[in-house]
Amino acid sequence: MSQTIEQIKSEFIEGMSSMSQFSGFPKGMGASFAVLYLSPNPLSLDDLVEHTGLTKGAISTNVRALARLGLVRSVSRLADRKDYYEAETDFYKAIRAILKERKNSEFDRAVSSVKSALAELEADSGSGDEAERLFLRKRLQALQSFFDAVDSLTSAVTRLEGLGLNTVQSVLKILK
Amino acid sequence: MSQTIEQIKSEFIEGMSSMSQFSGFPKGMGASFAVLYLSPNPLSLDDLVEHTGLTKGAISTNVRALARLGLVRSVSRLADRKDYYEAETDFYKAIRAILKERKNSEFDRAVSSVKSALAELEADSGSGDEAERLFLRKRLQALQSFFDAVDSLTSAVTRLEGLGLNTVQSVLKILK
DNA sequence: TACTACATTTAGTACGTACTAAACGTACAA
DNA sequence: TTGTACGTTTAGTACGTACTAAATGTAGTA
Repeated sequence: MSQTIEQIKSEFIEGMSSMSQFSGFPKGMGASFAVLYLSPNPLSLDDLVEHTGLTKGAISTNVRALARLGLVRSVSRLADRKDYYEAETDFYKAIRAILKERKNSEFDRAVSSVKSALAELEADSGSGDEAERLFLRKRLQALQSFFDAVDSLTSAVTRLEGLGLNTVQSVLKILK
Repeated sequence: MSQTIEQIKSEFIEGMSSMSQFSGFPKGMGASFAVLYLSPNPLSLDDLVEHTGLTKGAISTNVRALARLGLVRSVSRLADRKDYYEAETDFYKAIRAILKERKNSEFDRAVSSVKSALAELEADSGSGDEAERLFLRKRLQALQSFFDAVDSLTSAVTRLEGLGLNTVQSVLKILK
């Protein structure tokens, strides 16, 4: 195997590690995905250990996380006890999965807390400073409508089956 | 000032803190922004210290970070040495600023590393396993076109001056 | 000049978390 | 049954980072 190809590979793996870390995921997750993405055939945990330099335990948890996100699929081979994994190559599919995952996250809880705050504000409309109450209402409503827009966007994306380049391109036309 | 209004405020502050943390920013950044966002008038660092419970040092760095992202503006009052700050209320504007900021980040460096990997791959086309070289090219090209789509999207957004609800809504129509 | 009221920066600390090493569980094989 | 080849879980560690407390600017004021 050529020297430069190995170089290119390991640069890519490092790049995906940084990217993963930057996005809030473990570095090892990015590295594992990168290795799988550059492999023509499914790899075992031991293969990943070899190519990433991480421990089997770390690989195990990272790959499981990737699988939960839909970025990696497990492939079982008959008459082979090992689990093999391959990378998802349809990124739009993967993005949808990640967005879906995040729906139940801390982020969404915060968003819905704004909604409930507004509801409470309307509820006991008698007490407290009336001017401040009005101001708060306005601010919270503005924030909520922003959140709603973001929410509609992401949930629209997750609902899509056939999101692909053509969809993205028509969106780009509007933004142009 | 009513008890329940104070409650609503502090719940909101806590929610924004969690949200901030989840998005990869310090909790204190979210808290500072939340306090400013709920205040009818600009606040000093000492005001923020009082309302968040953090130290002045922490507040200082957090507010500066918020200002760099365009989520907060400093307001100087004549004949007053204190700096005052107010929250940006146009979130679409803020989003654009954040996206712009991220253009020079680790994320983008990783993206461009894919591009250069492809270039290198084409360059020394003589050496190494030909089948693997072809496979790598295909995979890297697929990844790059995905990154390009994302990149066009975000840079289109940052270029927009008048991005608002109407734009978002027409995008939503397509995704529908 | 020295003083005051700020903001910023720095040294140190506490905490979360991704990792390693090793114990454990589990299923197939002899 | 024991042995073996896996994957997973756990206890401990190392590291990054957001914070506190305190020192250090810095610009107005007497």
